[in-house]
Amino acid sequence: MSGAKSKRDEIVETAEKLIRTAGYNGFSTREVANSVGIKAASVHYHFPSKADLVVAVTERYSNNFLAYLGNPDTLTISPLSHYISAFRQALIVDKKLCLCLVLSTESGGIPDVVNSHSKAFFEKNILWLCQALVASEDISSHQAEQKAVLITAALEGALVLSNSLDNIDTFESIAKSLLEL
Amino acid sequence: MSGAKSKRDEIVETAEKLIRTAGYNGFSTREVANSVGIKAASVHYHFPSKADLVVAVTERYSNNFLAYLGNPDTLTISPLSHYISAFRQALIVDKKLCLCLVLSTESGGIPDVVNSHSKAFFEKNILWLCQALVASEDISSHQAEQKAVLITAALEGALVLSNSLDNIDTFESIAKSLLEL
DNA sequence: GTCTATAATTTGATAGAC
DNA sequence: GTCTATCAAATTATAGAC
Repeated sequence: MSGAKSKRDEIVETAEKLIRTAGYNGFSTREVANSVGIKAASVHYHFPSKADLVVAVTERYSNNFLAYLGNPDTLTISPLSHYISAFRQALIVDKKLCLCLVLSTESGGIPDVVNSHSKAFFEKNILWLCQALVASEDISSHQAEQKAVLITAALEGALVLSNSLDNIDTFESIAKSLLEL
Repeated sequence: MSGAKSKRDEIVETAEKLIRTAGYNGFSTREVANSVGIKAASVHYHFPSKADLVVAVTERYSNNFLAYLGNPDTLTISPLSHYISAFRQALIVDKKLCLCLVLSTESGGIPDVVNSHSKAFFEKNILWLCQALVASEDISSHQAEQKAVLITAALEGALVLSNSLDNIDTFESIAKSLLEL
């Protein structure tokens, strides 16, 4: 039942780690190949171009992230706590930044098709939080939208600052501020 | 009186634009050279290595940003409004992201010396806002620190979201939220 | 599906003339 | 300070054997 991890999956997983560490133009198909124990040409069998690979990485990342968030209408805990924990996991468990944060900061140097996927990721995130806020608070949809955008920006920024300052407390301080809003 | 713009200055200025568009690994010394009308070898006369060039870019960017902010103790307008306007300028006038935001998201793929400069930029920003808040509000230094970190994260994140969603309203919505805190 | 081999290009960097 | 010339390495990608 396709329980095992295919080579294709390994390629995507490895590429994600590399991109989240050094960016789109900071990794090569050869690095991915070495890391999963095949040759660079074999990576191109699975993904004709580098852009194809990164699109697959982005789709997988986005699907996993949204799956973690779950259904915004049937949450049992505070939406904000849950949303924060998704970002905390990226920073503390993965020890990496958000994939789409990394990709979107070098948008001028990567294929448009990849940028479209980053944009879609942010839209889905904001929509999720918006829905979750409306479902759990007495709040207008306009207020929810404004709040969702603020929180998403603050958490993406929290990853940047916490990573650059090399201090997890920075992230937690921002998370605390958001919970006190 | 060194009023004219030297070739060296042109190189640094051009490199800044390119990095803020495509990242450290998304630009080349040749591109810079073509843009300022010299050959790649001449860029290496001014800056032996690419890292040397980017360090110069970072120092200039940081100095300009801090100079724009001015003295946090003698502000005549609201520190937050002023701080926000510095980020707004990056997004709307320059039509670019923050240099150190871009560099720090690909930190695993660039020289350590560059990462140190990004870190210093964030530290200086937070310190400035912290000082300005303490000088203008009845607030403890611990509260000011927490607020400064939140605001900086939110504004860096606002640049990312506004750029990716291709919508300046996103930035303005976040700015409004911060002013209403 | 993975390999070897290789093409075509780009890149960071250096040597040395002017 | 800028140039020409050049290098070594890396990169994306393809053709074709196994």
